[in-house]
Amino acid sequence: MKYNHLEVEPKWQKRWEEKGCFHAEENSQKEKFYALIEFPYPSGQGLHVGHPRPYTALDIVSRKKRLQGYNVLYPIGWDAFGLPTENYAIKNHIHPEEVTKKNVARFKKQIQSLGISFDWSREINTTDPDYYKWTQWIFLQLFKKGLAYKKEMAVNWCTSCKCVLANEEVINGQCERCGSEVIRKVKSQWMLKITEYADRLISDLDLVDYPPRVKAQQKNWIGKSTGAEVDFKTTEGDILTVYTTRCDTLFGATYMVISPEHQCIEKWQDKIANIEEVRAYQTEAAKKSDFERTELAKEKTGVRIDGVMAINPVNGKEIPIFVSDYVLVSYGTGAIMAVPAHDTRDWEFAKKFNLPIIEVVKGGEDVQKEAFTDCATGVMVNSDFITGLSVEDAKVKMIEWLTEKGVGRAKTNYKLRDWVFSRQRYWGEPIPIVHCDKCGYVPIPESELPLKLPMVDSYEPTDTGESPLSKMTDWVETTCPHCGGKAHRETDTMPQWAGSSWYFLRYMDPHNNDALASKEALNYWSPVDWYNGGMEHTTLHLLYSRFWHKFLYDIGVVPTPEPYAKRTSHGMILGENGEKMSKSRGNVVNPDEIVEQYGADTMRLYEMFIGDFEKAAPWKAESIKGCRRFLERYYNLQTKLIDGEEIRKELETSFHKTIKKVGEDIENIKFNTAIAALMALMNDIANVGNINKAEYRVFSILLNPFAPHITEEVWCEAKLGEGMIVDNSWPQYDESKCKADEIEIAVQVNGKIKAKLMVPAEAGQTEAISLAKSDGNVQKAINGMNIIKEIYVKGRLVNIVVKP
RNA sequence: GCUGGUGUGGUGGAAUAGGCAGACACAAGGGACUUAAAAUCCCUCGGACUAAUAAUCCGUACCGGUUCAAGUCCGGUCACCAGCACCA
Repeated sequence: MKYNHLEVEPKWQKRWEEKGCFHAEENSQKEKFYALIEFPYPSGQGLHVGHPRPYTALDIVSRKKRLQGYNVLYPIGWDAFGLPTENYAIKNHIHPEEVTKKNVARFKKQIQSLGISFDWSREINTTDPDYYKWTQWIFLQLFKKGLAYKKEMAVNWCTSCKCVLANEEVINGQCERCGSEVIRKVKSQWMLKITEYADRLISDLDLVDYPPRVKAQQKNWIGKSTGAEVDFKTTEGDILTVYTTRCDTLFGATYMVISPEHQCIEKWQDKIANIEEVRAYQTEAAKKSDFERTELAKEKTGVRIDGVMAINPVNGKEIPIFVSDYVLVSYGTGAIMAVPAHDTRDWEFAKKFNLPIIEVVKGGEDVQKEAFTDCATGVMVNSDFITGLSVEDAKVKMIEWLTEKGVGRAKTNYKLRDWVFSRQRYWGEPIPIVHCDKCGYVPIPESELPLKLPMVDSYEPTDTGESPLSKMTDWVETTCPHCGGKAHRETDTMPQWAGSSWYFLRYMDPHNNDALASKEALNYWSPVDWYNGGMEHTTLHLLYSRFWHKFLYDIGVVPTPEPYAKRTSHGMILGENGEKMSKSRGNVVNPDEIVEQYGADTMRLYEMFIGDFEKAAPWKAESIKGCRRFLERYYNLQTKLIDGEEIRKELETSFHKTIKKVGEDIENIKFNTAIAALMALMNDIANVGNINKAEYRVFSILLNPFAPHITEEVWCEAKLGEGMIVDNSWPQYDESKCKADEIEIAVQVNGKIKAKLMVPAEAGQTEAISLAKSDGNVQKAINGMNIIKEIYVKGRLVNIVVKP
């Protein structure tokens, strides 16, 4: 029998869609299950074999959950705004909307050829005005709550994209997308106050089931630290405030450092004796990008400010102030107190500038030779009223003292910055705000949403850095919704992250015109039960969408504080050479070819069998055959089909064991071993020589989530049961039948294997050991020795410990 | 440097919670079928010593430890991957 996937697969895909087999039910009494994959960006290159890995994985989960009686929502859509499309449009003089339409059509066709059980009736597209209406609506709510604000600030400017980038999008001083140099530029930007949610974004990680590495990365990114602010008086009579996590070391502060951008330099310019030198240093620092500053900072540089000194509040000592670029203006207060004895960076700097190093924490080596930074074991010395305390106690005491004297306070800081939300590009959601000279920034009325992206002739970014929209005077000039006077529209658009920050909510009720989703739908479907995505999105997308969701929770729109109950991450599929697949490396594999040659089922099976789902794995064209062979053996079982409505005794254990294993492995994202178990069961069946209807039925259902087309075909051809497999239910296993009556155990003497023998599965210690001792090899090994100990692990082994 | 992770045959990878290392595949070799090839089926397949699928020894990056028993636990070292990187 020949299996023709080219004919069979499209047939079933069509039938499923016609019958709406995978459409999530509305108003269902069933228990819900919401599975979510990161919706793709429809790029011009089409799908590569990496895309289907997560889709297939959650497809397996979804299909199994449906068979188990759940009302499953497994949707897909398109995250279609974004720069590559816009750049392509510019280059080829086609409207981005056209480009998007074309790319979506291609992606859709490719994905549908894989037989993923997406609910296509809920397909969404972030560039659809009916969709971005609600993206804009959320922005307006943020604005109304004061969480969206405009700020003049130095931004990351990509010289090639001519566009502002979020800190998160700058990799080693280069644009994440195009790799061009990123420089600093001062611009007025829309910002979102994600920092207001920093604490909850950390603490609510306790509510969700994410892999530890994902949680760790999120915490790391937010970078919470607790410490204190300390006010230093200066000889100018003003105050220089620093942030420190080590206020216990205040007695060891021998100098201060401010960042080159610190405002005090302007304030003190008339008093600074060496102002030229300081200015020159500032200029040097400004020339460097952030990347260079950190990169070149192997050797510390700086300039001492002559003419102004700071006064240490704990002992009244005058200490010098330096300007150095190892202090960042954007973190803490942009100024630090330097304690060279107990901070590595301060120590390096002190050595270079020959500054005093005073030990205030005892427990390390000579602080003149190396900084002692351990907080756990140290004891305070040379520190007046905190001498003798542990570091932790000293911190507490010091904060009390500072607070009492009014020269300091406890303070928490975060590395996380507010989210730069403006983009000076065309292909994004317009920001629904107008600026009126009289009223300032005014939101447009919600009734006017969506604010549609106007058609323009040219999407080229302007050299001034304004959005292409700024050239559209008709669109820009408008009236103020507040006073009716002349006003102009915001011409910046939103970043690509906007549409993807809430898309999972829209799937719950994708065609609603009155709300982003109905209350009923939100209450029924929230939260997402299982969200799978790439590690590359753990710090950006995941954090942004959790932030938006928390905001929506606060204003009563969504019912849960966290959007995703469970998150898993898939490993990348690498090229044959073990490198990341990319066009430039020429190692990209197109799934179309695999589907054509071997069929979607084989492709799915191979992608799941390739290795641990959470780890990267190299693609091996040679290995795919094994999966195809397995499916053919399954298909050809039809020629060995016999009657029988019950699983036969000789296959009972194999079947029950496999039902258990496959079910558990799917839940634990161990698809590779689930498939291995099915292959092993196939081998058991081959040994028996034939298969009966009951057995074939169970095998088909177990295999169905992995290889849905061929199993439906066999089900139908061999008349295994009613309707389609998708109308049936997942088989049950009987725990007592998962183990054979007799099992093989190993017999060791002193931990070395001497024999293997069959014993009753339920054998007790005495029985097993006496059986073990009856073995010839074992007898030889223990003969004439004293038995010290006898160990029996049920169903596993016997170990006899002997001594001469 | 910090955080998280990984290291097992020729290859991809298995191994419950400390209990038979190498499941399941791929490749390779041998055989059957065939005029032949492909496909299919059967056998072998970590290494050493072997006539042997007898026995023995070695073997999960490296060194040491705990244990009747270690890929798994503990201490140290090395390598690689990812993220962060002067965050006071």
